[in-house]
Amino acid sequence: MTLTELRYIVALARERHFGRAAEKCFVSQPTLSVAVKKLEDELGVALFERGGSEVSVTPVGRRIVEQAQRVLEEATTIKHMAEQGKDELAGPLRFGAIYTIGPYLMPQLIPLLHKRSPRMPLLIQENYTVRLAELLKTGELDVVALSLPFAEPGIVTQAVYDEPFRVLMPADHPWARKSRIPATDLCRENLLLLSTGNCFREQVLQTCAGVERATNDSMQQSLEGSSLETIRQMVASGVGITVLPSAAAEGRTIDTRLTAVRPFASPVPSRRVALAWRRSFPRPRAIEVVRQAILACKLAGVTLLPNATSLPAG
Amino acid sequence: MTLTELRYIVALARERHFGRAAEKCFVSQPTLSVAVKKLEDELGVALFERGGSEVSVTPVGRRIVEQAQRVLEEATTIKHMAEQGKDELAGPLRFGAIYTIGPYLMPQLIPLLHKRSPRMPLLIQENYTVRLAELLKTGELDVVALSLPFAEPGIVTQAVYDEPFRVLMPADHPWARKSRIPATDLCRENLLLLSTGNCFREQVLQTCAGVERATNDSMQQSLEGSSLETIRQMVASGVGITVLPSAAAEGRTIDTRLTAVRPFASPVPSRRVALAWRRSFPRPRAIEVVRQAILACKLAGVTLLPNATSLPAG
DNA sequence: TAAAAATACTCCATAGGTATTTTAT
DNA sequence: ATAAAATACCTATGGAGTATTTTTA
Repeated sequence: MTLTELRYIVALARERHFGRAAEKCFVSQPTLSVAVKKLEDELGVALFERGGSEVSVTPVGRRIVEQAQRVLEEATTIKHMAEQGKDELAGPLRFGAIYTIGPYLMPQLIPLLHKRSPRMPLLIQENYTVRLAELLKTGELDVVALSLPFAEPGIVTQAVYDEPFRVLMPADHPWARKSRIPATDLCRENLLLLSTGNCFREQVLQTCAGVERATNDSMQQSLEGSSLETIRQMVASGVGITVLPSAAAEGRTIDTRLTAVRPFASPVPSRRVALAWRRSFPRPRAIEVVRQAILACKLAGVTLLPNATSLPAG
Repeated sequence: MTLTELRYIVALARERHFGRAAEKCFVSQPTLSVAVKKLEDELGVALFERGGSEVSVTPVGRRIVEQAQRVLEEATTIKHMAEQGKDELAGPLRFGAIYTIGPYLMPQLIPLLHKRSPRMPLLIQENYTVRLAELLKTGELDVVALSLPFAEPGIVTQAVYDEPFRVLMPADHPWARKSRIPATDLCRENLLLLSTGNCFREQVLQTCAGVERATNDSMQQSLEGSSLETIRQMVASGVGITVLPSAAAEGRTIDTRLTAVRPFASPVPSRRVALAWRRSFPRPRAIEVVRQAILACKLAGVTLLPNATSLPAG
C-alpha cells in the first residue's frame, strides 16, 4: 500500500472515470489503472466496479476510500507540522544557567529576547554546573550559560564574555578607602563563600587565596544553597567580606550605603562565561540569537567576546 | 513521504538507535539511515538529533512521529476493512424482484438464505422490470429476479426456472369442470389483468390471446398498481377469470372453496424466470448462493434449470 | 580504540510513460 | 464505431543491499 495509491483511489472515487482521475493526479491513465489494480490485488478485494463506461465504487471500496482520505489528511498534517517546525526561531528554547549568572543575566535577557525573537519563549532553569551538564546531555535542556572551563563529550561551548571579580565589603570596612584590592589580601579576611557545588566558590578560592585556604576554619562557610544575594545581605550586616562577579556586584543599588564594591588590583581575577549546547542540537540559529542577545545585555564590568568561536568541549 | 519512511521514524523514535531500529524494520542500517535522512530533507526539518552514541528525538520530531503513528494506524485499518470485505458472502446483498415473483419467492428465499449464508442479509425491493433495470445499472441493486427476455448492456442473466401459467377462475365457473384449459378459449372470457408496466401482463396477452385483444373494451382493465393478490380476490368474488404464474396460483390455500386453478392445455404457456446482475458485479459467489437457494425453494409447478449458464444480456 | 552512523556503489523492483489491444456500448 | 480501460513493453527513479569511511566518545 502506498500513499500514492491511496491518492489514486480517492481521485478515482471522486471522478468515477480512470482518465479524468489520472489527469487530476497528473499521471497517465495506464499508470493510475495499474496502480489501482495493484492495490486491489494487495487488499484482495475489488474497490471499484468497472462497467463499460461506468465506474462505480463497491461498498467495501467506499469505506476504504473514506479511510484513505483520513490517512492522507493525517499525512498532510505531518507536512504542516514540519512547516511550523522549520523555523528554528519558533518553539520554546530550554535555557539553563548557573546560580551566579542566572539572577543577573535573565532579567535583561528575557525581555530582550522576547523582543528580538517573540516566537521563541525561554524555559529557564537555574542549577549547578554538574546538574546542568546532565540535563544538557539528556536533552532536557538546549542551551546552558555557565563558566569555563567546561568539558563534556558531545558538548560545544562558545565564550560570550569575560567577567572580572569584585570585592564586596561593609561600607565601613577599612578597605573601603582603597581603590583596588590585591587578591592576596583576601586570605586575612573573613571571606563569605557560596556552598560547595557552586563553581564560583572554587574559582574564588583558587584565584584569591589558594585551595589550602579552604580548610582554614576561620573562613566562614555559608549555608548550603544560599545565594549570592544572601551573602550580600550578610556582608551588609558586617559579618565579613566576599567576592562577586562584576555583574552581581554592581547593577544593584539596593544598599550602597551599607556595602562598598572595590575592584581587584592587577592581575584582576575573572571568569569566562560561555554558552554550551549539544554539538548535534539542530537549532544553531536559535543559539546564535541567544548569544547576540546576551552580548547586547548591559552587564556591568564585563568584556564582550563577540567574535569567539564555538569549541568542542571535551 | 512514504508509509515505509513513517514506519522507520516510528521505529527509530522507539529504539533511539539506528541499528536496532533497522533490525525491527527488517532492513539494513544504511537503508534506514538514508530513508530517515531523505524524509528529514523532504520535510526540511530535523526529526532526530544524532549525538555520537545517543539518538534523541527533537520536539518537532516527537510530534511528527506521533502523527506518523496515527497515519500508520489509519492505514492498517484499511487492511482490516479489506479483510472483512474479502468474504463475498459477508455484507448485504441488494436484491430486487418483479411484482409477480417477489411475493411468492421471498417468503421462502429469505429464511433459506439466512440459514445458508447468515452474514449476507438481503435488502429487498419489488418493482417493475424497467425500474429494476435502472436500479441495477446505477448500482443501487445487486441482483434482480425477473422474467426473460431481458436485454440490457452490461447486464448478464442466468435462467433459474421455467414457470407455467395457470388459469384461476371462480369455483362455480363452468371451466372448473375441465381439467385443462386451451389458451385460445381465454379471449371469450372476462380476463382480469395487471396494470400496464407489469411484464406478466404482456406475456399473458401475447401468449393467450394476441396483442390486438388488448384493445377490446370488453376485457377488464385492472387498476394501476394492483397486485396479483388483488386480482385473486376479484376472481374469488366472481368478477372474471385470470392467468397466474404457477407459484402464485398454487401454494396459497386461502380460498380453495371460492376459486379453482386449472392448468393450460398443451402448448402450456409459461415464463422463464432469471437472475440478472451487472457483468462487473464483484461478488459472483454471492449470486451463486442466491441462485442455489432459489433452486432449493419449493415453488409449485416450476421446472428448475440448475445447469443454466449465465448469458450476457443485451 | 570501538561503536555507530554516514557515505559510496551496485542492483533490482517498480512507478511511470507510450503505444496498442481489448472491451463495451 | 467510439470511448474507455486494460495490456504490453520500455525506461528510469529510487529503495535496499554490501562494503567502506567517517565520526565521536
